[in-house]
Amino acid sequence: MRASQFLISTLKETPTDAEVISHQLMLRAGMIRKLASGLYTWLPMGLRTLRKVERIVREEMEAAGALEVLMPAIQPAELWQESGRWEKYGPELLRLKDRHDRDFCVGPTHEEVITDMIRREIKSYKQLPANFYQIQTKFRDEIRPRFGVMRSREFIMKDAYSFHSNRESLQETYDRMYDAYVRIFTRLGLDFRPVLADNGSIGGNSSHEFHVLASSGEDDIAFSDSSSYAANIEKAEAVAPAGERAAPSEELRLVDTPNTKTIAQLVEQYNLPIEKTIKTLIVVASDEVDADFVALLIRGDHELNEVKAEKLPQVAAPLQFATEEQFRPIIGAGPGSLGPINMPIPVIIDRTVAKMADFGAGANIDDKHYFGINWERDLPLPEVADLRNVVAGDPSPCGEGKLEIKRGIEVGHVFQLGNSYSSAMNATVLDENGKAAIMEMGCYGIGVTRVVAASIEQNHDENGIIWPLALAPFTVALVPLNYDKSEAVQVKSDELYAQLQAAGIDVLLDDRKERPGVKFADMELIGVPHRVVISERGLGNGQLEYKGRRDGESQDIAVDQLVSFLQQQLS
RNA sequence: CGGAGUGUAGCGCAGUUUGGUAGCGCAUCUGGUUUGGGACCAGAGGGUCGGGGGUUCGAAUCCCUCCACUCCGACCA
Repeated sequence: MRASQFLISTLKETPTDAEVISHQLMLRAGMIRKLASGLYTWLPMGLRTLRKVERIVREEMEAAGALEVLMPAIQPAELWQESGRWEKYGPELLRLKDRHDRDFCVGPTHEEVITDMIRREIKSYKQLPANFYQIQTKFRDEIRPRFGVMRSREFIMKDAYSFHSNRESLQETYDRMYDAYVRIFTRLGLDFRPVLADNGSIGGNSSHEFHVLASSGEDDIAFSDSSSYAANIEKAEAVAPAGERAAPSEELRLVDTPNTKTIAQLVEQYNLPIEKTIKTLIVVASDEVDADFVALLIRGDHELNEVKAEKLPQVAAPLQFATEEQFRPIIGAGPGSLGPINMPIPVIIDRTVAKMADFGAGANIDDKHYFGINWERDLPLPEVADLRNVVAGDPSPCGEGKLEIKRGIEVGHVFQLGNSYSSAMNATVLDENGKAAIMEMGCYGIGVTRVVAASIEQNHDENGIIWPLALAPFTVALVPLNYDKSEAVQVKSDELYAQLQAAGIDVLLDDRKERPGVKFADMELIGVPHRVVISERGLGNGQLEYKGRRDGESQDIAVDQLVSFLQQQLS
C-alpha cells in the first residue's frame, strides 16, 4: 500500500474523553472514530488489524472442526420468549418493532437462533456432535459504555455453539475449544490466562474465561502464587482460616454505641481491630425459607460476594438487599445496629466469621452493640458458608500457595450450557432407541474488537502502538526521504516496494510529501513493527537503514539483502 | 437511574465571574524557503459559541428548559 493512497488520520493531541491508553492510541493512530456513545467506525487502518484477528480466529475454529454460519443481527421476540429470556433480560436488550408492530431485538448473543436452527436441521444422534460459529456484530445496550472498543455497545464477537447427545461428548468439544482458544490468544501475542469462571444462573458443569492481564481490566482475577490456579473473583473460593477458633477470653457485654453506624466508626470510636468486627447484611429470602429475609454475616473488612450469596438455597435470586422499612418491623433495629444475637431471621455466616472469637457486632437494638461475642458460648454457631470475596494473601483453594489479585480484560469465554436452552426450546434428536433426546450444548465466545484494544494495552510505549507481527496493519514501513525530489530514492523505493509485495509482505510505502520527522512519528504511532529508511546518502553506499519498532538503535542493511533480511525477521 | 462535570472551528483550549463586532495553538488550503525526528515566512478558508425559549438597546456571557458527551456509583446470560 502506498501511504499517499491510504487514509493515515493520525492525531498529535489526545482527545480528552479517551481515558485508557488503548482508546487514546486507537484514536490517535486513526484506527477508529466515535459515532455516538459506544458506537465506533473502524477506519481503514483499524480494519486491517481487525481482519487479521478474524483470520486467526477463523483458521483455528476451522482447525477445531467448527463450521462457519452467519445469523441475523435482528432476532424475532418469539425465540426469546420461548427461552424465557425476553422477560429475564433487562434493558441491556435493545428491543424494537417492525412496521407490522411485531417485536424484535438486536442480538446481544445467539443461543436462541442457533438452537432454533439446529432443531430444524439436525434430526439424528448420528449427526452429533456439531459445532457452528460466526463472526458477527452484537449489540448490548450497556448502561455505561467506556474505554472505546473495550466496552462498547456494538461490537464484533466470534460466537460458537456446540451440540451433543451426551455430557462426555460436550466435555470433549469443550476441551478442544479450550485448546483452540489457547492457540488463538497465543498466536495473537497476548499475555493471557484461562481462569475458572462462574456459570451464572444457567448452571452447567464448567466455564472458563480467558483474560488478558492489564491494569485497565474490569475484572478481578485471583491467582495462586505457587500453582496454576486462577479464578475470577466471582468464583474464587474463600477457604476457612487454618486452625481452631480461639477460646473466649472476654466477657459478653452490651455497650451503648450512639452515632456508630459503620464499621469504620466502630473501629475508630471503640478501638476495636477491624478483624474483630462483623458486618450484617439483610437480603430477601427464597421460598425455601420460612422467613421473608436472611441475615448474612461477614468480617468487617471483607466484601460480600453476591454471586456466592445468590447461589445459597435460602437466598432469593436475583440477590436483593432488604430495605430498612422492610426489616425494621421484624428485627427492631436499623442498619448499623444489626448482629447475630437475638436475630429473629435465619443467619448464615462466612467461614472466616465462624473462626472468630471475642468479636463485636450490633445488638439488634438501635445504638447498642455487643462486644466480646463468642460462638457456642453466647449463641449457637449458625449455618456456615463461603460468602465473601477472596482478598490478596488468602490461602489458595487449590491448597498450594497464597492468592494474589490482578486485573484482567475478558477476551474469551468457554461455557458448558448443558440443556438449559435445548430443553426450553425443545431441541431434540432421535437417539439409538428412536426416542427424542434433548441435546447438550456448549457456547464459546471471543470479543474480536476487544482483543484489538487488549493487545494495545499490553503493547505500547510513549511513541505509540507496538503491534505484534500477527496484528500489525502493515508489517514493514518503507520510509523514503525526499521521495518527490530524489530520483534515485524514488526509483529504488518503488523497486523495493514491488519486491516486498511480490514476497507477500504487508508493506506500506510512505510516499507522502512529508518531512522525515512526521513520517517517523506516524509509523511509530501506528505501530508498524519494521521500518526501512531509504535515503540518498545511504544509497550512495549501497545501504538502507533498518529499525525494529522495539529497537533502540537502527542498523545498516545492504540494499540487495533487504528482502531476505526482512523475510528472516518475519519468520 | 442517583451524584459530579463538560459542550466555543476537524483536534486541544481561552473568553462566561463583571453582557458591548468570537480568539489562540495544532490541523487544512495557497505561495515561497526548507528537507534525517511532528519545519519556517507570508497569506487564506473554516463558527447558527449543543438546541429552544426568555431578560436586555445588545447574550458565548444572565435566567428557564431540553439534548449530547464524560467521570463516579448502582446494573450486567
